[in-house]
Amino acid sequence: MKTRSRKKEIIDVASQLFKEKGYNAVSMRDIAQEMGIKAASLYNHITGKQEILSTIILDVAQKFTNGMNKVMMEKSSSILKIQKIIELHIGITINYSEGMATLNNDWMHLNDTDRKEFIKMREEYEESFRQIIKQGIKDQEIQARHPEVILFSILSTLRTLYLWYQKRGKLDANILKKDMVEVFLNGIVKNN
Amino acid sequence: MKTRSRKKEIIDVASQLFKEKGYNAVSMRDIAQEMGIKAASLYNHITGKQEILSTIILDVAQKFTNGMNKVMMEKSSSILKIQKIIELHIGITINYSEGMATLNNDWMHLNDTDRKEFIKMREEYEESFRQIIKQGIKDQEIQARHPEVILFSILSTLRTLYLWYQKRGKLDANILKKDMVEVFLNGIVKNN
DNA sequence: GTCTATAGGATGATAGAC
DNA sequence: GTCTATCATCCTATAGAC
Repeated sequence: MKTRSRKKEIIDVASQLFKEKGYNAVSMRDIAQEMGIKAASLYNHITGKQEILSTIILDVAQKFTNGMNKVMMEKSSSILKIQKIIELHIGITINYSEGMATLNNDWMHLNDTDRKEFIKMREEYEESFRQIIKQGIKDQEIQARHPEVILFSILSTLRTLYLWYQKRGKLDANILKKDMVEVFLNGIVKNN
Repeated sequence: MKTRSRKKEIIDVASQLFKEKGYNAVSMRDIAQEMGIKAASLYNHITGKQEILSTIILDVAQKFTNGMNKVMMEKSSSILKIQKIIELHIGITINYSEGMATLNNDWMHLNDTDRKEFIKMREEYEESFRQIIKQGIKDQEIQARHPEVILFSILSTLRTLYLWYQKRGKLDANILKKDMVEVFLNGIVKNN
């Protein structure tokens, strides 16, 4: 296996610590100690703590943007698109759960420029999702309820999947996807 | 109107700031400044920053425990109990959204004793919810899917309601409850 | 690429005057 | 109950030796 670059190693170690304690509760000394070096040495590979945060969050945000763009270009039903989005979230959560945690909890600590960029990406993502739901209602695939409630219910679950996945981790991703799709599409009530 | 005690005022101001920036990004000086006094003066009313955090989180956690205990004692169907839980979350979110944010994001910064107490309360709360779902499946009110997926889907949405409520705030609580109950109970698909 | 040393500032908290 | 003054500690980041 090729050895990771030192910079990537910093990002990985920091992601793990940020997930556990949050950005502000983790010091450069903590990150360095976990790597077995001194804090000053970190600055040979990165410009500062802010760069670590930006890299973690914007990388994950970009994966969501790319995934959503792909879904939007498909010519499938709204229901199928929503299934693809659920799949997208499960995939990213499995592979980047630390980044997901940091994105959710510490985006407000990004510097001005990166925070604005992040918020823009998030808003566009949500707007795409909203359009899919509205189209589904229009096409009579989705029940005519307040689109915001549908959007929020699904998105809040998907966003915090990382909390759940680490606990019940070994559940197969395909089973998780299947059950979650069914809960959201068909609800939980029997005999309806 | 009766003037709030100085201590309660500190808790309220801190809640708001913790919600916006997180526990570790808010200094005693920030809290004091918001109140128009000096940081040193805070210590006449509280023992320290940790006490503020514990008070905020354990107060909200207690409300959830009390509410869940009430639901558990009812002799109603599982579906009706779940509706009551959704109602409980919406009520607490509306009245204590700052505390909900801090409970969600900063519980890991509680001191050892209070953190253990919080985790215990949370686990008992989740276990009660799990029992309701399992009973519902047994009674054939709820579809026989993995109870953990149902539990997590509903709970993750309810836990982050505060994020949504502040944005779309003016939506009436009763409409929100009605729509959310329908999304979870019957899903979003039309003609199923 | 890592180290030691240190600058420069913020932090939680205390002592004691008023 | 609030203030000023201050302590001891921690923080991010830099300079310069090796």
